[in-house]
Amino acid sequence: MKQVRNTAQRRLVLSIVRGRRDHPTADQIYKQARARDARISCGTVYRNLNFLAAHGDILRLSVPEGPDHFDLRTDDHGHFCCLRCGTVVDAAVDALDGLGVENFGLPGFRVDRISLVLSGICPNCLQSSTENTEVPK
Amino acid sequence: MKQVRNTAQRRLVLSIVRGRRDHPTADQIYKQARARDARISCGTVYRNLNFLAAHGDILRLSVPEGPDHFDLRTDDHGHFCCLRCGTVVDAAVDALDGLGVENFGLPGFRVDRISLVLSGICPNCLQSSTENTEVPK
DNA sequence: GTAACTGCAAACACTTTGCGAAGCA
DNA sequence: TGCTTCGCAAAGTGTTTGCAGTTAC
Repeated sequence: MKQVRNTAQRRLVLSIVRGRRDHPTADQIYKQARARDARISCGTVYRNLNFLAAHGDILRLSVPEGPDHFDLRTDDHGHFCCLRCGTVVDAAVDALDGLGVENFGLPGFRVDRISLVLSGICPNCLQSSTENTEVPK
Repeated sequence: MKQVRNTAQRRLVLSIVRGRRDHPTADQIYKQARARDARISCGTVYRNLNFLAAHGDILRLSVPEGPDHFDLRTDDHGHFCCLRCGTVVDAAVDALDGLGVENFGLPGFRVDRISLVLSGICPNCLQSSTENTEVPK
């Protein structure tokens, strides 16, 4: 069993994710970490984000375009990702309720995670471009 | 209106995706294309995959780890992605039935696409490593 | 004391893009 | 003929990693 160390950098990264209500990217977390500790490196931020996600302390979320986002909520819930500005917000959980593993026609598979990602345009972006109603490429 | 050209390369890429029952990555499609046309380039394959996806002829699918996959099916359905070998398979559609946009508590958002991705271990990988039942990092 | 961790920078995997040439409509 | 597309190669983006030095336990 590998012993785990509680370093200042790891505590900093976790507190940043926990202190936000949105879904920051690694780069946003890195920038915020630098503001508090001018010496912390990008690699360390990624290593700690991966560590925390692997230990179930935070959630790593891939979206169709752009970098991964991180979420302090680790329970099953959906996300919406704006294809124009990249913003990620939570979507109601209850849509996932009753979706058991057995509902997917996958006998013999071990399902560990369920990820529901909606994509489209957020209200902000809809408003700032009323003329364009096309789906962006 | 931009006129569209029906080039040999575009037809080749589309026929490759349509000719497969699995969910190939861009690289797999590129390799297969090279076997039929030794001069086709990687950039052209990507450009055509993007073009075809934007025109609704195929579907581009991002999975939690690794490169995007492409799917000849463009109707709403879920996917399972094996965290060990990367294989992607279809999951039953009916789990998504009745999931209307209004079910997600996102008033004011325009939802264009719904992506449901399950991840875990496929039967093949489960069998080839009975000893290891951990979730891979 | 020692193994886990860090900072740094270089490498990595995947994808996009600028450019001049080629070829479809 | 004109404008879309191609091949090529280089650049871009996001993330991981090797190494030597540091630090928590």
